[in-house]
Amino acid sequence: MPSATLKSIAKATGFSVTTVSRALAGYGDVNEATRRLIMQEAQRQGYVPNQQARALQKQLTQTIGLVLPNGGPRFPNPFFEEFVSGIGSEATAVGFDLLVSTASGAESELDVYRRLVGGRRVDGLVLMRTWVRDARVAYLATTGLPYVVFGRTESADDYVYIDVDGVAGQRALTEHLIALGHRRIAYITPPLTLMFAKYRMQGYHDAMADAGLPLDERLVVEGDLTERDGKDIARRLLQQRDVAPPTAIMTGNDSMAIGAMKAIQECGLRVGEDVAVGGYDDVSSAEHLHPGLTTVRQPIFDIGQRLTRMLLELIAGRQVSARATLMRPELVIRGSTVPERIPDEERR
Amino acid sequence: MPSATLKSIAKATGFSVTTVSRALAGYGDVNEATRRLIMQEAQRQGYVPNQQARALQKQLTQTIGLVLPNGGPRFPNPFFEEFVSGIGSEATAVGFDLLVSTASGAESELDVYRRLVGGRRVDGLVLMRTWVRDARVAYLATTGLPYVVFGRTESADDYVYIDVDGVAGQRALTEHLIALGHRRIAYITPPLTLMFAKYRMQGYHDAMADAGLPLDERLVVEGDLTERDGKDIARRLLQQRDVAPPTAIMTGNDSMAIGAMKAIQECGLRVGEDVAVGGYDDVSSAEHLHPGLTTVRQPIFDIGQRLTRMLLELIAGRQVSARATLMRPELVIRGSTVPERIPDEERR
DNA sequence: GTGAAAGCGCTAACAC
DNA sequence: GTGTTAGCGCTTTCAC
Repeated sequence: MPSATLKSIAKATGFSVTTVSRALAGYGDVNEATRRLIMQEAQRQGYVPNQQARALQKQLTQTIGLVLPNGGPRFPNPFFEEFVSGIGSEATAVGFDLLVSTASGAESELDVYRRLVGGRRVDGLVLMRTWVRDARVAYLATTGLPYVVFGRTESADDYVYIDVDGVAGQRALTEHLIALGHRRIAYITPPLTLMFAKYRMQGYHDAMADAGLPLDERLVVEGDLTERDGKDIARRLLQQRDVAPPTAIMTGNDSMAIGAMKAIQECGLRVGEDVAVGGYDDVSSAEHLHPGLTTVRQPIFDIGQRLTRMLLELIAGRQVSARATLMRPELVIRGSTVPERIPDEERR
Repeated sequence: MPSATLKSIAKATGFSVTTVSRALAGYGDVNEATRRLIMQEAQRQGYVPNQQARALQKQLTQTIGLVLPNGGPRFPNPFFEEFVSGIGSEATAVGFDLLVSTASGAESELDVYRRLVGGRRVDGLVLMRTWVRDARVAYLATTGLPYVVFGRTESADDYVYIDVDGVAGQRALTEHLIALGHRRIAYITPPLTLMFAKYRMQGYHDAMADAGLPLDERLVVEGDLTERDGKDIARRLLQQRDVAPPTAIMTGNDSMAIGAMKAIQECGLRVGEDVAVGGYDDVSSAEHLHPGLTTVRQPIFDIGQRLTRMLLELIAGRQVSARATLMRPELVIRGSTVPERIPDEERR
């Protein structure tokens, strides 16, 4: 069945393509009877406007883009999923679709951005997981295409972003551990080329300095955000002979924290009692671990929504007043740092 | 900066738009010197083909679509995420992008399909979570647009699908429980309008019948796939006075199983020892629960990939030989059905 | 080898 | 109110 077009409706009703277009678009200068007739015929033929043609003509795609990062360590799944849901829910609410892409094969991630922007595939972009020096931001700044960013960079480009205060988050977690009496606090950090890793490192340093505690560089190790790496590194930290082992281990995300918990248990130690563990993100499984994982919560879904709302404003040509938003993370305390002494208390 | 087009390159090189197009497309009938010149100029201008225009002309969008189901109970997150990753990785490997959409506002889910198909936004679609009678399948069958389906329906339409054998999966889990000596096995089923729920119910029935066990209808309850519902229903099952409580509870997915485990613990009972629990899906947190959750694993990511590969075949106009694929699920046994008697054995 | 012309389906001047 | 014309950027006959 050849699909309905303005032309097919025009032919069926005897009006011109232009009139049909205007009637369907709801312009006021169309005779009411004509409009009804055209509407009816459109309905009858099951007319749906060809989005490709419309996009070409109006230079607007009604689509926002998201490129999944694949450089560096793999993005933790739960994180990504919440973010996409947040973006999608907000975008589709106003009739925008979400185009998800990834670099593949010979194509670099930046190539994907060039393809989406140059190919006019999207009206705007959402960036996630920023690098200290981020080529994507630098590139987009030159294109004029609207974009919003989750995270910050060290560049001076003036873009709209939302970030969660990593300094405050890591600091709160570290202070929590210090208050519990910990002195030797290890930190498995994500690669420091990632902007958020730098901020969190800062928070760690600040808290230690404020408490007058020395920083033992041997307790700071870089991990790749995977559970496996968290486990390997934690084991090494606990088993090294020449250095006093840490009594607490913080990690750059919850996946690594899960790995660390496993390593601790395999060393015959008890999580929370012998060695405390603190994660980051508060993924959904964090509370179901045993013991529950103390971690820093980031409202990912919410951020996705808010960023998208801002992006849609930019696309509409309006100004966004709050160009820079720094959100407070929330420390979530569970058994991995504070053992539940009376587990029966929970039962009710 | 006005962006590069065939026209701008034509003007700069003195050739016609046609020749530029052919040179860039790699046709053989272009003079080698001309081609080099044009390529160079394209490079210099940073030319990227306008995807909208190309799509309009070729009637091909290089995009596949996925509509997130929002009718019925919410889809469990980890599931969705893995599936999207599988599709995305395969699609982008051949230069296709993934368009993700959702129904919103007054628009029904079917409207979204009509919009994507009629508006020529995608070259093909991936359907997930089928209903016993699925309007989407019925609709797509009339459009001629390529599509592939995760799951089956009761319609006679001849579509390409992959499904995981739910009868076998639920049967294996049930038999596992029976072998452990359980006789009163409760089942919290997803709504039976979902096709997979029907199959799994069948597997449960089959296993019970084969073992000569009676089926107590009071132990079969419909849940909405949320953790909350799993918890509420499990509690009711355990606390009912007039009926002997179940010694084992199976649920339609892992989220409900987690809820059931909580209910059991709150009733002062031990999961795995007093009451066994079996889930479905094997989401990432299943193994980190305490005790670990016995469940049925489905290779979601893999299925997403395979479906996408098939869809791309269909889009390319080729036939797909394996139109119907039924995969075997894998029973994953953990502490929620078989308590670890010597927990120290794990430490090494 | 290269170019002119037509058209994908739509919208937007500009006439009448 | 309605129709004519032009054009978004690209590909594709069909001439020469």
